Amino acid sequence: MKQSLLFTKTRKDAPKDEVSKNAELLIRAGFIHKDMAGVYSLLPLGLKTMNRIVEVIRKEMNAIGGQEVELTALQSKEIWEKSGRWDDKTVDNWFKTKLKNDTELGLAFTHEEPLTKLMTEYLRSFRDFPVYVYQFQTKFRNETRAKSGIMRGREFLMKDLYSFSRDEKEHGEFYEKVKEAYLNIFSEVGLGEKTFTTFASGGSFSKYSHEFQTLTEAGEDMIYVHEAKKIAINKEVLNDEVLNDLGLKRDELVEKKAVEVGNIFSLGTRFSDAFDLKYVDEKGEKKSAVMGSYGIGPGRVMGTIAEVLSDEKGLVWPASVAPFDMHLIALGESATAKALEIYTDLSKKGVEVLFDDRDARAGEKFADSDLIGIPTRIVVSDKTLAEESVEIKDRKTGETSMKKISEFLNEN
RNA sequence: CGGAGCGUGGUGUAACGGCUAACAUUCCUGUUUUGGGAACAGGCGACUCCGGGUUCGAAUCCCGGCGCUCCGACCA
Repeated sequence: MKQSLLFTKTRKDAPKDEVSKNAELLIRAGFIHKDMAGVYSLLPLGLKTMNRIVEVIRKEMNAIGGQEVELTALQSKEIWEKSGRWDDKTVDNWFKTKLKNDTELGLAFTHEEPLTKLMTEYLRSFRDFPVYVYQFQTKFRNETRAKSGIMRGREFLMKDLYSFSRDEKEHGEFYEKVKEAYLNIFSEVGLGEKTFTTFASGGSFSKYSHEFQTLTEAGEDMIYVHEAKKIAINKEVLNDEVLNDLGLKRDELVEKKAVEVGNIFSLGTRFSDAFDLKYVDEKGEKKSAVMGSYGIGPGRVMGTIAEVLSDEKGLVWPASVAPFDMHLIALGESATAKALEIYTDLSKKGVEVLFDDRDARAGEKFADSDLIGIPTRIVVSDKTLAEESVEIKDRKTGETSMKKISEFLNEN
């Protein structure tokens, strides 16, 4: 894309009502726009990045047998009463609304209920199992306090996967597969080193659930990290029993602040019982499906990347999720003409290039480029053209090299 | 939901209760410039969040609302 056509502009100052680093950088670079507290619109660069993150997650979900759907955000009161989660006393973050005829509706904050109900129409026999269903869907949560930029919003995209298994054993095996898939995802988006599988409260059907916690001061959870084993314990459940279960000693653990970028949960038969999701087994007996739910917030992942990987000059995107592969910067008129040829060539080959064809000075272009954080910067100027070359700079390491244009185009 | 702070051009800031609300930046015009947010000149842009009140006079003081941020509680 030609940068001259990009309607967003970078800014030197963030609005003063943004204190969190993620929102400050993402707003300054033109990725997001704040509409209300906890409600952000995605601008072209932000949407491209979000889509890349979604694609990484989708690939992993498909690899473990997930089938993608998209359920509705509008929910009828009846089904949530069945599971006992309609009452505001039980779930205090509902957004509720009404039809013209006064029928009450809710905006979904999760989808166990509607999906379980939906699956009762399709799952009858043990032969129909197991089934893994996931979606990328906008969730609404009426948070009493939105905070930390896009890290805790009231409207946000969520990837939620639900598993339907025949029994605990089958469920347990899939649960482990999801754990692996999640670790793949977080390492692929550049958060691997700082993300820890964390033991957290499991609810009534299993002792523990697992959170994926990324170390950052911007987080709101306190976890106890075992660096060597690459696991952690959420402060909420830290006690002697847990330490004993995991074979850890208290003094091996280090207290750290972290943000929960993912969470996986065994649900047992809580929802299948509520909605009578039963199947007939080999012996003709009726059994309740065993369920699990598995969430990742792509927006929170984006915010976490902004928090964790950025530097004093701006954002630093890993190649896997960057809005563009390359930032092509032309300095001067003749260089712009040559850069256009390079841009056209790369685009034909499917390389995603942001081409800074603006009539602006070098300093401004470099500053913008650093702020936006595309992994590779290609500079074309009279200086490089004198050697029939381009300059290649790595955003993360700052390493710079020159390469002949012909050679560069052959490689990309 | 409890506590604290803050609302002034698009953005960031300034202005003792007193002249035409100032500065920087962004944006527009022109000249000059062209490898790290250039320089000069000119210009556009604000009923000072909304509604009341006090006062000869309110951006400034008081009351109410709305909004935003932070701390805490909450986060199935």
